[in-house]
Amino acid sequence: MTSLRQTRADRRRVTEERILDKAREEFAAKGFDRTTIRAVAGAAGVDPALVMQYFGSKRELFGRAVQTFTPPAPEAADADAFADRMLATLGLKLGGLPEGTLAVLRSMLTDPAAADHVRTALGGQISGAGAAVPAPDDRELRAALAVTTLLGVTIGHQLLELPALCEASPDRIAALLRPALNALAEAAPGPDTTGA
Amino acid sequence: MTSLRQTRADRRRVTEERILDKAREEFAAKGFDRTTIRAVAGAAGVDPALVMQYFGSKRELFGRAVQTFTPPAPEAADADAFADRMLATLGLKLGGLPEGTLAVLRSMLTDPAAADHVRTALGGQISGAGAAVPAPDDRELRAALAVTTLLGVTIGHQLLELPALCEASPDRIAALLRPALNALAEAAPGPDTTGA
DNA sequence: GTCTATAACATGATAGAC
DNA sequence: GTCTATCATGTTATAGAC
Repeated sequence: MTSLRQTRADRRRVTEERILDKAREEFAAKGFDRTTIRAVAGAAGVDPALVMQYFGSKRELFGRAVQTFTPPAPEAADADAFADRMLATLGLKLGGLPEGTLAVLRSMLTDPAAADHVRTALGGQISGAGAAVPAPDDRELRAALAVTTLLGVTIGHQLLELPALCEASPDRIAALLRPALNALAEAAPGPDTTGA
Repeated sequence: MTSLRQTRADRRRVTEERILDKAREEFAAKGFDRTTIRAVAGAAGVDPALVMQYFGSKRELFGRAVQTFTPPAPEAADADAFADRMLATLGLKLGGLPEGTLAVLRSMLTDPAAADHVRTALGGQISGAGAAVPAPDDRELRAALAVTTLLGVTIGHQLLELPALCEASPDRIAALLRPALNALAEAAPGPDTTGA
C-alpha cells in the first residue's frame, strides 16, 4: 500500500520536473512575457490547468525554474588568479550556460523581478571578485567592469548570437579576453607583477 | 487659407512628434511587450485610436520611435585611436544615450525584430571597428569583443543600473576601460607603441 | 487526482457616430 | 479629423465534471 502512495508521489515529482524543464526552455528562448502557461503545458504534454495546480502562478513557475545556486567562491587574491577566475566562469558560460540562467538573462531587461535577480547575482559576483582584484584602488569598480564585460560577451554570444562571436572558438575568445581582464585588474601599466 | 492648412499640418506634425516622444520613453522604460498603445496615448494626452490612425500598428510606432542613424565613421586605424574611438561611443553612452537606442536595447532580448535591429547595428560597428584594430590577426573577433564589452558595461549601467557602476564617474570608468580595450586590440603584450 | 469548461480581464485593432 | 464603442483574441486563474 505504501508502494502505491510512493508511486503516486514519484509520478507527481517526475511530472513536476518535466514541466520545470520545459518551462526553463521556454523562458530561456522567449523570456517571461512571451512564455505562456499553455505552451509550457503543451511541451510537457500536460493540461495547462495542471501547471497552475502545481505552481500556483506563472511567476512562481518562473521562480522555481530559474532558481540557481550562485557559486560564491570568494577565494584567491593574486594577479593572474583574477583573470583566470573570471575566464573560468566565462568558459562555463560560453560552453553552454545552464538554461535557468539563460532564462533570467533573457528576461532581465523587461521583467523587474528578473532584473532584481540578476542585479543581486551580479552584485555578489562583483563584491566577490572585488576582493580578488590586485589593484589597490577602485577594486569594486574594476570588478564591476570585469563582470559586465563578461556579461556583454555572454549576451552577444548566447542571446544575440552575433556571428563574429559564434564563429570563434571559446578558447580563442578566452585567450583574447585574458589580457583585457588583467589590464582591468592591474593598477600600474607595468607589464609584469615583479616590478621592473 | 493656405495658412490654415499649414497650421493643421503643423499641428499634426507636432502631435505626431509628441506621441513619438512619449512612445520612446515608454519603450525605453518597459520594452516593446509591456508598452501599451493606451499608455503612450495617455502620456501624450491623445486618444489611443489616434495613435493607431497615425502609425497603423504598435510595431510601426516602435519602428518610427527607435529609428536612429547609426554613425558609421569607419576611419582611423592606429594604436590608441581604437580605444579612444570605442571610449568616445561609450562616453556618449554613459552620459545619456539617446532614448530611441535605449528602447531597442531594452527590447533586444525578448523581441526578435529589436534583436535584428541591434544585431545589424552591432555588426556594422564591429566591422567598422575591425578595420581600426592594429593587431594583425582576429581583427573582427577583437572588435566584436570590444563592442560587446562596451555593450555589457552600458547594459550594466543604463539598463540594469548596477550600483557599482552608477556611483562611479564616467571619466573614471573610461580611464579604467582604456587599457583593457588596448589589450584587446594589441597582439603583443608590449606596453607602449614606440617599442622598448 | 486529473482535466474540461469558463470566468474575468487586458490588449491590439476596427467600425462608425459626431 | 477626432473620439466612443466594440470586436476578436489571448492571458491567468478558478470551479466543477470525470
